[in-house]
Amino acid sequence: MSETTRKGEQTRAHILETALQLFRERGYEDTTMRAIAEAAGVAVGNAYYYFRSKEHLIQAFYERSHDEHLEACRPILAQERDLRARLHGVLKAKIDTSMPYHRFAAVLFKSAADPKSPLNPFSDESAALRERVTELFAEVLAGSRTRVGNPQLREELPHLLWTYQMGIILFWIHDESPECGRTYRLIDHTVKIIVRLITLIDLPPFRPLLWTTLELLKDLRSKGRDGQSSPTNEISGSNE
Amino acid sequence: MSETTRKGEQTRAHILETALQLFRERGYEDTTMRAIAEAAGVAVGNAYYYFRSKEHLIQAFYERSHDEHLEACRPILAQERDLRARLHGVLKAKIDTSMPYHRFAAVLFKSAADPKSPLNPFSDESAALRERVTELFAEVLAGSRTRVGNPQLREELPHLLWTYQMGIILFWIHDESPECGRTYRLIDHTVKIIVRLITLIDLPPFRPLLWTTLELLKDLRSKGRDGQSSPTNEISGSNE
DNA sequence: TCCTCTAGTTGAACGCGTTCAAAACGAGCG
DNA sequence: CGCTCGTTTTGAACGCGTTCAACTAGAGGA
Repeated sequence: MSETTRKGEQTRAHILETALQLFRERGYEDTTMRAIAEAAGVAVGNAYYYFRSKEHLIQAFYERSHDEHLEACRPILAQERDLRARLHGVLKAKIDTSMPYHRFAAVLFKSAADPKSPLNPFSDESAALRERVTELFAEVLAGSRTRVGNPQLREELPHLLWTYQMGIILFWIHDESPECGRTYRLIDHTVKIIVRLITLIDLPPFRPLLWTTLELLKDLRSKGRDGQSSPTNEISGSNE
Repeated sequence: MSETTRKGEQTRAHILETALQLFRERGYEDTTMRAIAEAAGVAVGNAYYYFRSKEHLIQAFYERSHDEHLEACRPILAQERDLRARLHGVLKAKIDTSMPYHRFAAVLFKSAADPKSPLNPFSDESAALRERVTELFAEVLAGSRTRVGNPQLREELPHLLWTYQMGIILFWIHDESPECGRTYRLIDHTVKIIVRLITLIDLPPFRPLLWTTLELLKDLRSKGRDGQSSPTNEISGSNE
């Protein structure tokens, strides 16, 4: 099995390599499965033996992209102790490393919004990768000198930062400004706000807000069926 | 021209009607253009004479959906003066009226994230509708007794609320909880926060934050090429 | 009445992603 | 060497969205 598997792994890697190169060169839509197969020197059916669909090739790209991101983050995470600098460095690195794929990253998020797609970040197939990315943000927090007091918030923050990064990427995909300057400025600004929020939110005046918000998040993220059969009509001509 | 045009408009409407019905019944992906054409009693090519692509049928749906939303909002907007109740009513109405299309709404946002798609909310083809939706939120604000002091913020708020609604819809698409209870709870909670923010943000302690944020928004939304060649590295080991 | 010209309509044909029955390969065994 | 059985590979075929050259309908002018 070991020898056989090795051969298979080789073919698989070769097809993926060829596909990503073609994606970078011509974009996703203009790269056909036939072209990938031909360039890789295999039959179309063979590509489907290793990748369930054209979209699954992107899923593979997604994982490699995260690895590159981790690599690029390493120096900042090792040296820097300031939370703002850490978070900023990590997000900047994300955009920097993604830049060569700006053209074809579109598709990446196209299917990402489709609940039925395997690329959808909430799908089971993406769960493993999502976990890894969340871990990165956990490390951003853990390695900083800023301590998050509230344990519930501490637990929730990595997930929230993951969501934040998704938002930044979504913006970046639509960003046509020179060298995506707008995206970088958005990062500059929002990182400041977020770090300020993290340090302020646990202070007494904001406690009730934080508490109810954490409750909501807990409810929203519990995949298990319902949370509570809450009223949605309680609001109407309230504080008259 | 008038008579001829009438005939055309009739066919167009009939095709759209047929398509939307099939979408509701079988979902988007499982409804083929051939099936639409057959059900409408025309040739496939004829459908393409009126709608440039299958996706453009969704764009048409999008517009109709907004009309229904406006209709559903009317009573609340006419009677209610409390901002929180108005905003809550409008968002609840959006989900309520969209509910029959929950299954197929997925596709709606699938292509929405693709910059090249006509469905992308930032595309020129969507500009008219985006404008109309933004106007709705302008009315939500204008008709409430809450006055937004800062004129820049007042101008920006409808756009921000539009973005907010997009976020809610995105969540709703992925929401599989019974009767989408999670989405309604999310609305309940976030509306409260947003209204509180609107009233607090213009107070002295938050002024600098508001000002820089408004500057950023102005920059981000100016479609004209660049805004400023800002540094993105100013952050690093800052407040040591 | 017939001609003309535009709006409307047709359906075969194209290239795409994807499927699948069948073939080829290759390690282990007698 | 020949046989077996699971892994790997093949490519014709399917159904889809989309295109386009050709056709029809019908209003208006001569």
